Amino acid sequence: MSLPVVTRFAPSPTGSLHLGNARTAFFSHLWARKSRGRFILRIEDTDVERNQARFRDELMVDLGWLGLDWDEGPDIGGPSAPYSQSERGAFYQDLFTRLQRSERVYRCYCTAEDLELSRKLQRMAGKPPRYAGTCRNLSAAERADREARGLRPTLRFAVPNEAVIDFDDLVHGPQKFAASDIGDFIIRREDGSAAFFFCNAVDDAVMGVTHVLRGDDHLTNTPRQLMLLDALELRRPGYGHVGLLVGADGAPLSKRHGSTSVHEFRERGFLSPAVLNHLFHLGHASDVDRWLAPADMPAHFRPEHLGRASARFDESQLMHWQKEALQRMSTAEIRAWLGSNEPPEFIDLVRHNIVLPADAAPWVAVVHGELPPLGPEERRVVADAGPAFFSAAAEALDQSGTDLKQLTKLLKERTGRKGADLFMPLRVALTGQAHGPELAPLLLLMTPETARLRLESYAQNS
RNA sequence: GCUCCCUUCGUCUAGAGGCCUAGGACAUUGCCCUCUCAAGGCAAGUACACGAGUUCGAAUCUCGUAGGGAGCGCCA
Repeated sequence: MSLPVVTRFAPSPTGSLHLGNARTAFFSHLWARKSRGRFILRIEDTDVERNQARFRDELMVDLGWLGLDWDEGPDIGGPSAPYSQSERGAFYQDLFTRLQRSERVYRCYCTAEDLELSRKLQRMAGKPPRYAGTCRNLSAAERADREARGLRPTLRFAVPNEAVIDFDDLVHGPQKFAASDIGDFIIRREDGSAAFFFCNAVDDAVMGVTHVLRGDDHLTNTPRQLMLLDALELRRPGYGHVGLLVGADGAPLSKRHGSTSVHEFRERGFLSPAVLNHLFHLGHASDVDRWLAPADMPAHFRPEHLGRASARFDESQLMHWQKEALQRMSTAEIRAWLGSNEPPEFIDLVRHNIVLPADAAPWVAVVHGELPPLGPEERRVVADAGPAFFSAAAEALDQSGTDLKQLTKLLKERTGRKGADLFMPLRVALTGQAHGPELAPLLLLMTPETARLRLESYAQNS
């Protein structure tokens, strides 16, 4: 077993937990659990405009539902508290001061409009849109002048010109970037708050995170964070960039792909072990491809087999794990999952015909309720049998009651039909569908009156 | 525009020069079982993006090409 690994999940509470984020959180969690290390939850709520307490709470509920428990976090504290970045301002200020003393940063008085214009111009000239360095070498007098005009500065990191930053990506392997391709970037906003590149990197280092797992989209941002950490003489965590989770068409997962948030899948009745089993195989190759109980997953997690390419989300595979999950549930558990008042016999009967809770409704209707209109296949079966068959069936039912064995015995004698020719019309008339659970127990759950009415509705009009 | 990343069956993936006439899982199709569906069993089809090169030998190494994606934000 490897050395203890400290991982984290650092979401910003600006929306509900996305399946892709849930997956990175899951991988991080697995890695920590595999090595008997720690998993940290840190809330990155530095963007006051977009953050909502509601999302923060939802996030924790969703994580909890998935079974991703954290050892340190905003709700339970820990050695590196606080775990919400909105509460870490004083700590960041100290580090800003340190950087200012070492002259690795400078104040930038450019306004957002200035910068946007500059970027536009550069783009038009076919150049990479980078900070022009306007404020990098301001004299004391120039600075005083701008302060006097009431301009509030941001703090920029002065990227060393000739440096080359290399690091070993946990999933991509060796990476090398030229600092000359990177513009000076903002680490403290005009309002004094810490920007992402800064607080994200610094918190990981200072909280003892050893392995940062995140989406591919951060790969080219990593050198910035590394320079920052080096300037501060903070320990560099290992960074691993996993391929993004995308929709069936290969485009980034979005609303038009259907459900994309953990919350939505839960609402539709997906079970968390099913979601976990599916996520376990998306962009990750385990040594097993059969069902795993969540508790057994860490042992089969292979960080060295995390995918570099993006992975497409395919709901049919989730469905498969959902069926597997269902198979492993007790009658009582399924009953609770369905929120059903039906007796256990009913649950046992229909459970194999249900993948999502919505699938139960037709079978409830079969036992007590109205049958929907027949489909094409069902109409054909009824027509093939003919009205005389159903007349005979209704009569036979008077003698047999809801005992299917008796009923079919009598009907066989009277109509000469047997096998599928005998059972199918009965099934269709009684349940409204050509497919479904065993007919005999289903019939037993109906009242004789219901059964008779259903058979008579296809009989010869008398 | 510049920098970086990615590319094996429909999908998720195995594969780190000969074990690959490319394996597994899901999905699909057929057969068996069966009143039907589900489950289970058996079977089938389908993939190394393309082009050069290195090598006795390449899915695996090198270089190009194409396609997709990301970053270059006072968003994270």
